[in-house]
Amino acid sequence: MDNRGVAEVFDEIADLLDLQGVAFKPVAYRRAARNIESMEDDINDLAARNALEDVPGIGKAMAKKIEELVRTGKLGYLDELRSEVPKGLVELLRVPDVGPKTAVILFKELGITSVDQLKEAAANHKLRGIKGFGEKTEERMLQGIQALESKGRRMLLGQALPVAEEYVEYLKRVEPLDMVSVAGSLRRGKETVGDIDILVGDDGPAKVMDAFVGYPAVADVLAKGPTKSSVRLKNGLQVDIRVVETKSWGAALNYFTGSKEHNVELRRLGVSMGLKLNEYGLFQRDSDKMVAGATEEEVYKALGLRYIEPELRENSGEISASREGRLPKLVSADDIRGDFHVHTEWTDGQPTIDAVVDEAIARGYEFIGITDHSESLKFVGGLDADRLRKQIDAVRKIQDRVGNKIRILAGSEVDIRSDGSLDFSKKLLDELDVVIASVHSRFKMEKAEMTDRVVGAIGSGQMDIFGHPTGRLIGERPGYELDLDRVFEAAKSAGVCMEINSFIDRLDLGDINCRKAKDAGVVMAIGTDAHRLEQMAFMRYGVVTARRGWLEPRNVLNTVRGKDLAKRLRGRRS
DNA sequence: GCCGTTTTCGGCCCGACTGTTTTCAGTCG
Repeated sequence: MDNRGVAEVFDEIADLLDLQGVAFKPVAYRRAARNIESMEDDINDLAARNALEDVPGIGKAMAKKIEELVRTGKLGYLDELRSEVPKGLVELLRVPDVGPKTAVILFKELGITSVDQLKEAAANHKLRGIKGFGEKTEERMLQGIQALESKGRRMLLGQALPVAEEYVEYLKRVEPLDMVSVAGSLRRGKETVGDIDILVGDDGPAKVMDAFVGYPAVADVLAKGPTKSSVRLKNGLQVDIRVVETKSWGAALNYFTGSKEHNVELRRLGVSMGLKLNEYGLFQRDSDKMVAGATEEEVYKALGLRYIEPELRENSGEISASREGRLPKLVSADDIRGDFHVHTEWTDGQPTIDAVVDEAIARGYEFIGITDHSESLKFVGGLDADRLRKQIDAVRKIQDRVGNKIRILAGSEVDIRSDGSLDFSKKLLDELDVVIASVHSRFKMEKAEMTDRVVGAIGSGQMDIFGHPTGRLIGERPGYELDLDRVFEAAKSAGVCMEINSFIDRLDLGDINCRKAKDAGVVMAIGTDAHRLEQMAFMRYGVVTARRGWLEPRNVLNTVRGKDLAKRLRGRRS
């Protein structure tokens, strides 16, 4: 059983305990689940090393349960709990506005044990007979079930962020606001988000709420108060807004950026210092005197911490790193001098090479990689050796046209064949300025075989960058089976980079694997994989992913000056 | 069930909104 599996078991235990009305234990199990899910170590290794209790939130009792889980794949305690709670009540908790108390009442009063039964009971007005339930409650539950059925999944960062930014622009246009920012998981740059959070800091009369619920894309108003409102957009996305006074801006931005786990740790830290942290500020616990709150920086400082960038706020070691002055100096958009991975009309891209180069110049880049597909990828018109030679010539001509305004890298996204060989001859590959090699076929190979295939390609000395290393598509398909530790080791010794493919449904490597690669001494190369000009803007998602992976400029090849690139690329293959 | 700048026992993060209440419990983030 993997980390995810253990976390799921603990989450179910927490739900079952909640339904039994047990206090505190559910929180403990959920906390442990989050830590297990997000930590880098494999739970099986920890169990084998007897090191489970080193994980925060795991003590003797949980360690024992985990040992049983990894040894047998089952847990007696879970089976016991399941037998004590009517089957189906856990499922009911997934309905918004149905918590443990409500679920138990629904069962006791009406024998409801499934979402379908709840839907039917609410539709037939059976709920209003229960004490404390009324017409509105029936409506809300029906709405909640509908949202559950239609929404289902989270939205990609690259889809939600533009929606959020447009919303913010609208608010600024309609109401003069002192401060406004996107918050929540969107500000942290998580690869998918469940909702959009917007924070407003304003000392004037709170007219912004009317503007907020009056946005044309709003389908439903879920809640509306003077300081807090929620809507659901026509595309199904929920948007929450909070309004605070400007003196509380920093505390509120911190609070609503999360993550929840990060915030809980900060508040615990505050408690230990005799302070109370909430969305209005940091206060002395006894006197209620405000200690900080106007900016995030002063809140962290008053807690004895250095400022922690939003992308790091996952309670995965950033708080202790901050206290000890070990935070990374994260790579930023300003450090990026070019894009390694763009497709053109020569294969399945839309723009001409000229258009890509002009766009790159407009973006202030010092280099741009032209990397179309190779021969094996026939269904997208992959280039054969002849056409690639022609494309190299075309690139050199355009280089003459633009002079020293930008360095154009003639390149290829070349296929890694099943046997680990590359799609072009060594001689041809040596003519290229940059070679990205990727897996596009036979995804279902055994892990060892796939790893041999990739490690073989990396060791060939003919590639610079391993493209979209895991092959996953977010929400669509998991990656192929691959031993990344072995891949990183091979990449380090061969001087090959891992790509951070910035296409919005890839983000591959993802944040956690970026951090692992960095720790393994591997350099990352960000590429947008753009097939249209506007997709070159996906660079921001690659940078955010790098930041979430704790990467510094020196861990990212895109920060190297255009004129120094040749050494870093060709030098690697010599 | 976990944990210790208040602690090996006794706490455990904090506040807004809603609905159906006549003072608040439940849910959510």
